[in-house]
Amino acid sequence: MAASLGLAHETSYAAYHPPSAPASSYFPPLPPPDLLVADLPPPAAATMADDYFQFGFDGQEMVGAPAPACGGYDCSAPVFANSSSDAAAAVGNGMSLLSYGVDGDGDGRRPMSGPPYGTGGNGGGRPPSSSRIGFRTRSEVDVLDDGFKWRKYGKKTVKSSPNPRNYYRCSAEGCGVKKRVERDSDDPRYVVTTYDGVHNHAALGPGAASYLCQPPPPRGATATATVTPFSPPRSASAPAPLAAAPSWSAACDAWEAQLHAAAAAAHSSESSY
DNA sequence: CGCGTTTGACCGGCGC
DNA sequence: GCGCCGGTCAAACGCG
Repeated sequence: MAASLGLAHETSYAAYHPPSAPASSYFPPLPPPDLLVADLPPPAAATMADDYFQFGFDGQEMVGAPAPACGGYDCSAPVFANSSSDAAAAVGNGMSLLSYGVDGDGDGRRPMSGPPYGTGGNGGGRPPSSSRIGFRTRSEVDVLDDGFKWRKYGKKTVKSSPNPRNYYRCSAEGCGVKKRVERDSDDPRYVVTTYDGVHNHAALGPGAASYLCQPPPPRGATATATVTPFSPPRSASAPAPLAAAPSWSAACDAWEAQLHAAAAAAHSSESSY
């Protein structure tokens, strides 16, 4: 796909270099690290907060926040957590998070930029009946090589954005996963990708590495490989200060267990596929 | 010729 | 009930 041509894109995965983990059926895999941009322009301070976005995923929170060490741009793998405190723990263990939010009621509403779900809170719509995850990537190309083969089946200009929205379906036989890709209406440098469904097969192409939980690289390695813990907003009752969070590997295990459980639950609820 | 993309039409849900 | 809107369909088209 286009991204594999080596054009610049700064995804949230920049900090994690996956060795050889199995492909996730839930997330797109990491783009090869050599495609990642090393020289990020310094962000305007004001854009830090603006870069927050909110996406949901069937009752769980998807968390992420700009990693300051990545220039304030998306520099972390999407991370799931059941609560903001889990998110904080993840952050405390070196996972840079992009934002956190939830669309548990599936109404598609979100406070920040990005597309609504389905036919969406703004214009109606239904609660997502399948797992759905969205994330934003700073990229010059619209379609990232995520290791799966997609067939485009529609393109639509939506009212909420001046940029057209493209619709793709997984080409694998019997796989009903869809994704929507559009440029962020607030910042066209960003591509908003929303995956809908769970792949029932392995990823294919060269991009099919996994970005399941990976340890943060040594600090100070390179500009893009340095992860600085980021503190998401926490409520007063939020427990566990970051410093008290469990070790990274423990958090990683828990995270992956959570991920797999969620994927299994989502998959079983989709047995009608 | 096969496969993928394009694009206008159509459909269904939601708000008014 | 009607109109708006997002999502999908499917025929036409382009490319290798």
